Amino acid sequence: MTDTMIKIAAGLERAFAARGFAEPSVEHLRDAAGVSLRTLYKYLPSRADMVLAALEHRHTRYLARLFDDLPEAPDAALDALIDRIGAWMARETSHGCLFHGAVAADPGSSRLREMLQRHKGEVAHRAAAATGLPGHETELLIIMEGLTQTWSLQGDAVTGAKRLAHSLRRRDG
Amino acid sequence: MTDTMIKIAAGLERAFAARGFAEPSVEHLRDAAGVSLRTLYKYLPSRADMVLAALEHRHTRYLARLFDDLPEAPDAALDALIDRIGAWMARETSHGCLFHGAVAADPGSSRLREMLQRHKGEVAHRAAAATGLPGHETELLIIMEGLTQTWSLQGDAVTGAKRLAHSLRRRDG
DNA sequence: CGTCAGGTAGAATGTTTACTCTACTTGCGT
DNA sequence: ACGCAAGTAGAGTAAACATTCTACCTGACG
Repeated sequence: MTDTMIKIAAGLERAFAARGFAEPSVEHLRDAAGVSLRTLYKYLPSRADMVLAALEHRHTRYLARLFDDLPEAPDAALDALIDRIGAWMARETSHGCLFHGAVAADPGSSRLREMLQRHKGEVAHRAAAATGLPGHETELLIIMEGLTQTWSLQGDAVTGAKRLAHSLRRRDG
Repeated sequence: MTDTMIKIAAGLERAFAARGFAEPSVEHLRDAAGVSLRTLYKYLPSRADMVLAALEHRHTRYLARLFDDLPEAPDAALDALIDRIGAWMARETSHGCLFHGAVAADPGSSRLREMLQRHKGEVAHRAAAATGLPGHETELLIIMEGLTQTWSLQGDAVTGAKRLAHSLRRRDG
């Protein structure tokens, strides 16, 4: 039951991350999910639902990967966070954020937009808490988003992001 | 000749910006371009070419909008640049960067990726030059990208970006 | 006046796609 | 042993879409 759902969501996430949101047909999504067409539609009655499920799965995976077992010391947490984003980009998506990609592919969907808002909101909130920088949510989000978008374009994006992030602690907030 | 081409490219840019890259059919693109199907295909023999042409048009428009008549004083230029990005977001695209969106919609296209690279490279280069911050291309790009992605999510993204940008000038590069 | 480049309108074609339906299988609790 | 919940395999359907083709218009120039 929930087992099958997780398997489906994980497969869909992989498929959309690898080939974008426009290209993969439902038949290809079925192969990626490792399940029959019937079952796929039983859990997710439309292609749009498949996109949502993939993003939901990625959301929890992303949060876990960034925030689980982060160092307690604020400065160390900040560095670790940025390193982890770099590692995530290297392993999972060389090209940009999947949530923004989904919204860009279908800007008309309000469900997608709500999902994006919720995802980024939670990331920003937890980043500010973990690094001891409340009141700097916006700047932190700018740096994280900037790093994500820039990673594949500039080799030294991670060190640039760290420099920016540490400047937040030198009083002027 | 070139006149028609510009009209087509402008229309296509508008269409893709408003409705994303997946949804609009070629018939809809024809309407947006204000030209017959025949003529559209004469100038741009495939839908992929239409995407490329739209991005090319946006590229020149974006550069002009950000960098034309920028103040000469570095600090004023920096503020103006960030304000202009905010204004661009307000007027042109509430949701993210069109180039990243195009790549996300079709990650397999190397032509799109080259276009993205070229676009961002030129933006970063000109930003560093105009603000008197050579050696900070990467950090500037992170801030600009971060602002672009964050603009619709956090109300105070522009002031956050300014704070980050000015921290670049306080020696530590 | 004729012609030719460059345009319009829109029908036709063939493929692709999301989604549905039919028929069959398998493991588990009682 | 039975029945049922949950799955597989894959053919069928109706619409949408990218691309091509036919036929016609228009205005500037020699």
